[in-house]
Amino acid sequence: MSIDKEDFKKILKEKGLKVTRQRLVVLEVLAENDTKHLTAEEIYERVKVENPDIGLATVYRTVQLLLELELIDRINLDDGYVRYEIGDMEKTKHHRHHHLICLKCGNVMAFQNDMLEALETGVQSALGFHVTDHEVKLYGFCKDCSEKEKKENQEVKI
Amino acid sequence: MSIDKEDFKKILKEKGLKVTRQRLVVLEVLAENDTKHLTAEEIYERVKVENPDIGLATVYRTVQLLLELELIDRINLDDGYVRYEIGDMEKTKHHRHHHLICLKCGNVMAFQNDMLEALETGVQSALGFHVTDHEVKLYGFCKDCSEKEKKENQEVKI
DNA sequence: GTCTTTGCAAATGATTTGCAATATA
DNA sequence: TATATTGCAAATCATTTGCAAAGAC
Repeated sequence: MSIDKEDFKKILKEKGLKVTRQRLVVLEVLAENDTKHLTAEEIYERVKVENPDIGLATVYRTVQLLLELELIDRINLDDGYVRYEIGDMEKTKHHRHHHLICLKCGNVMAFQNDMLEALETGVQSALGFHVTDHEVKLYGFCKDCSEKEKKENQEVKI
Repeated sequence: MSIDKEDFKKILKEKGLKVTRQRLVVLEVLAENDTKHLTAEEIYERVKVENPDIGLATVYRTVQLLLELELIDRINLDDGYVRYEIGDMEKTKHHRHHHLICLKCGNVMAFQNDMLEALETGVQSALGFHVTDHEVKLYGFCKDCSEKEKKENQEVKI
């Protein structure tokens, strides 16, 4: 469950920040696309549909604000764009989910896994390094692309 | 064991590429700093000491070449710079090591761990996603910084 | 001598910033 | 009304690229 619009308004007010149309719309776009991983430009395009007057700089500033409020997460796929996704509230905070990135179709999927806790405990006791956050990216081929590739290879062999 | 200069020359020749002073020096700097994680600018500064005529663009082009030859790895710490480190030859190829990034002193340490193989197997069987590569970054506080912080907190309490 | 590589300066492109105009409280 | 926010255009800054000169083979 990602954040609710009314909760967002409340958070803004508590921090002495102003509730603006632009901030609400950016959050809404992020909430509507909770499985996608949008770049600032993509958020901008979607926001512009109903709000043609908004500026790209405002999208960047809002996204920055949402990051500071820990309402969204950022992912960097090293393709030249930073992507944003709405957070899963408290659950995400110290238990960030991981990403599967398909090298063929470019799709990004999220998944949860507890296996890293053991890794973090090991790092703590072996190296004295106190882990507070982690980022895991697994690159490869998604189910669809794996199957397509297999089929193509079979056809070649015939 | 990272790559040897003579092996590098051989690889270049095999690919029909030319052995230049610049390429050798960039590789040398990377080899000398195998525990550091240098940015292109940092490589440039070190290369310039003995080779004042080299251009930054050449460093970028060489680093790109070394990546394509899979002789070095890239790390992105999301601080605006891409960093490069010399690879551990074959071992690294399908068994990339992970990074511990200290949020206080900024140090980056590498470590190896086999735990992720189980994770990859799980992802394969549960989701049909075929993993070919991964990148794991653990953020937190290194041993020194953890201890310093503890000490500071004690002093405050006195 | 041919083809690749280099150095320089200019271009690129995502993100940030200064500032006057505008909206919020 | 006072303060925060916005939109625009210009600035920033890491990285890339065009091109003529230099280097490798």
